[in-house]
Amino acid sequence: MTARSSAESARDVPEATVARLPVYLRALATLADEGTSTCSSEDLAAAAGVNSSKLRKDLSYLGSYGTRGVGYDVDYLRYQIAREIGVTQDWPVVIVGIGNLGHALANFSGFRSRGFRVVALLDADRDRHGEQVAGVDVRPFSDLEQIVTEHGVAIGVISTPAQAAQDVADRMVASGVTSILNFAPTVLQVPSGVDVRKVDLSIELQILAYHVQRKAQAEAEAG
Amino acid sequence: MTARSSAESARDVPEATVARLPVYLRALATLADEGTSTCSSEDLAAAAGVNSSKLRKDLSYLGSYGTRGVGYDVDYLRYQIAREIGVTQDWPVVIVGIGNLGHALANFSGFRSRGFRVVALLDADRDRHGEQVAGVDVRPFSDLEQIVTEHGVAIGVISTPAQAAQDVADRMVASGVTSILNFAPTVLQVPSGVDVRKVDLSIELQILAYHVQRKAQAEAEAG
DNA sequence: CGCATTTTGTTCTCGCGTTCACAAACTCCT
DNA sequence: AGGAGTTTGTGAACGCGAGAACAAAATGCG
Ligand SMILES: NC(=O)c1ccc[n+]([C@@H]2O[C@H](COP(=O)([O-])OP(=O)(O)OC[C@H]3O[C@@H](n4cnc5c(N)ncnc54)[C@H](O)[C@@H]3O)[C@@H](O)[C@H]2O)c1
Ligand SMILES: NC(=O)c1ccc[n+]([C@@H]2O[C@H](COP(=O)([O-])OP(=O)(O)OC[C@H]3O[C@@H](n4cnc5c(N)ncnc54)[C@H](O)[C@@H]3O)[C@@H](O)[C@H]2O)c1
Repeated sequence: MTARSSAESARDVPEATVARLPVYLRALATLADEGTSTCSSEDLAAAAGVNSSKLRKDLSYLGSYGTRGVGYDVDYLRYQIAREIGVTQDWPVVIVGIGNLGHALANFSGFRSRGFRVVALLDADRDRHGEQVAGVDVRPFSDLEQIVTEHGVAIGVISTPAQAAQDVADRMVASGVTSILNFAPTVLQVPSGVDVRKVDLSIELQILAYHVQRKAQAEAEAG
Repeated sequence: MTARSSAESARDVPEATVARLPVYLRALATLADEGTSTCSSEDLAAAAGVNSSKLRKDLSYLGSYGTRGVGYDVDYLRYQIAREIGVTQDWPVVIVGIGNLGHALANFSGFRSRGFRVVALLDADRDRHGEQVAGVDVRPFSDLEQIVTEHGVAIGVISTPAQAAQDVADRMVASGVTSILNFAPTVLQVPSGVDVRKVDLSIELQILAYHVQRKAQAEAEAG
């Protein structure tokens, strides 16, 4: 009998499911915008681009929020998923490295609407300091620790060149950041307990290129 | 006895392996830059952030390019992986939607160095036409088909708003594009045979948020 | 009220991917 | 040359996730 006090939602949601919950959330938002108030697992699965069986199993990890013979209430399910993910309130986020990509990220309006709030933009380049991007000042990288503690920032975004990324990550972790989204093409070393997710454009393109090549080869051999 | 003529590299590389090959390629490039000419699976695995056992198995799908008791020749392995992925020559790429993100992508120098070449930047907004980004003209979206056929473009990048993405994808497919990298937060419907990969910042952040919340809850319950 | 219909939640099976463990192969030293 | 030490490539075990299939629950109609 371990410390499992408030068993509102069953813990241990599989990682693959966690990765799909945001997709369901987005699909539900779209349905809601279209004026749909109820949907079946088939409808939602189609909107999310997954198999309906998989969708139902995913949702079953959160609880039993549908009605048999009827389907799911869009708003209710939306809230339940948002609560499970933890985006019923806004998360403060810092972005480090305000170059080409950093500017685009700072200007990205989808942040706010999806549960995140950019509290600071940091860059090592003095020439960038004082500039405003989307209403937020670009400040020195050395302000990191102060900002993180002040706002209770848990999530940091790295959009610096690759050679700076590890150092930025180290300082983020030292300041109290526990989750990092890394756009720099580098493998970050972080202590256990810190989460890193990476987005790498080149990798995505190379994966696509592999499949294009494979299809071309298959055709050549068949032809 | 099917049409398996040139069995240079064993086909049927698992998808999970394909997704890691670009990471190995990048790690090898870093090692080469540092002057390393030979490395063990342990070294390379550390640089790529994976288990050495997994690395060896991944490489074994491509062939037997190492030497027991010695390790891998960095340049040789690099070439073999590049060949398997198909990035020994450059792939022409078009980017559609030259807003905040599109500009950042167009300015991204990593494209060229990793096997890709931006042959066109397209946007529906007349005000953007004629602008040059990283030496490439922004042209009307209607030029898509001509450009795709002219350059033999197989890979397209979508960085338009979500509501335009499906239309852009449809036109890309109609023009002959077979692989799409989608930055718009939408599920694209494409015919079978067309590959879509998506990059969604909000989803990545929400996954991170889930884990932050989970850690916080675990601490609260334990404390 | 009972029955047909719809749709969820769950069980079961299968396949893929990860990891361990070890034999095979190579080098180096004596 | 032979043996000790390394390191690769792979066979086998295991665990997780995907998908099919079905029982349970709700609705609506006669
Ligand atoms: N631009 C893209 O579309 C794109 C795509 C994929 C990946 N990336 C990657 O994202 C990263 C950023 O790309 P970019 O095009 O914006 O580059 P950039 O050179 O335009 O911007 C990098 C910014 O980081 C700042 N910086 C450098 N070192 C720093 C440090 N130690 N601390 C804080 N700030 C620092 C620089 O002053 C600069 O403003 C790169 O690693 C790049 O490979 C970019
Ligand atoms: N900016 C970011 O960091 C970021 C991050 C994640 C996702 N995204 C997504 O990427 C997409 C682009 O974001 P953005 O900030 O660059 O938006 P943006 O509005 O700055 O740019 C969109 C561009 O697409 C063009 N466009 C619109 N409809 C078109 C059509 N039918 N054909 C061709 N071009 C068309 C517009 O003229 C505009 O130039 C959005 O879907 C956004 O949600 C952006």
